Amino acid sequence: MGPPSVDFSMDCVDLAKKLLGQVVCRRTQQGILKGMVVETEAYVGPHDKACHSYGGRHTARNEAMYMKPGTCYVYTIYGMYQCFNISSREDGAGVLIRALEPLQNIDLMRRHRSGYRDRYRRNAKISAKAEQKMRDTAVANGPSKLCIAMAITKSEINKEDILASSKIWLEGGRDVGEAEIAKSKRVGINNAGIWGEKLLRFYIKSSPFVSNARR
DNA sequence: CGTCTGATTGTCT
DNA sequence: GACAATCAGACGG
Repeated sequence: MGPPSVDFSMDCVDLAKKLLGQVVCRRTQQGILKGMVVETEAYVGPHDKACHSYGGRHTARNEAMYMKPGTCYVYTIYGMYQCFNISSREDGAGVLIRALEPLQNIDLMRRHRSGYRDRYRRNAKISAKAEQKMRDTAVANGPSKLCIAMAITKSEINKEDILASSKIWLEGGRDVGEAEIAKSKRVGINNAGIWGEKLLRFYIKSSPFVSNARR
């Protein structure tokens, strides 16, 4: 695909914006999955109350955010979901990938999603509306949905170097100009005071593949 | 559209 | 023991 990759020497906020338009690639036994980043959030470091490194905490969970820029940080949330981040230059900082536009092996992504549903939501009735969305924009339009779709798990991907891994890497997509980028508050941040108000969520305005965050 | 709720478990804010 | 960077369905307007 396009030019090599993102420059990981830039700071967290710039990285969050620069990752928009880049293509995340994931090699699995069944094939290579690809999706373009359309939504990110910056977690800028230990001074950021919403960040898992807040207060300088350096625990087993968030270790990846203290590793080399470009290290994958995957953590479990709400018991049943995972989220995927890439560490940035600053100690304890990273960019949460919140949504992808599926590009390659989309059917395999859908199979991952429905397999997960079978396991964790066996009793749920699946509406026709949801089925239809799974066919188009709702395959990877959320931080945990994209992990399921792309087979990004803590056990396989946490602490992988995205600049050197054969399991996960970035390819150049298209250049997203500042004018195309919308900003908002980060999603799901409740007890972080002023840090919950900052506009550290970035997404491609025109993309139908961004998450359904209401805000 | 909105607000609410159940599902599920690793982590320690 | 309480909470959490989520998700999808249910229900009310």
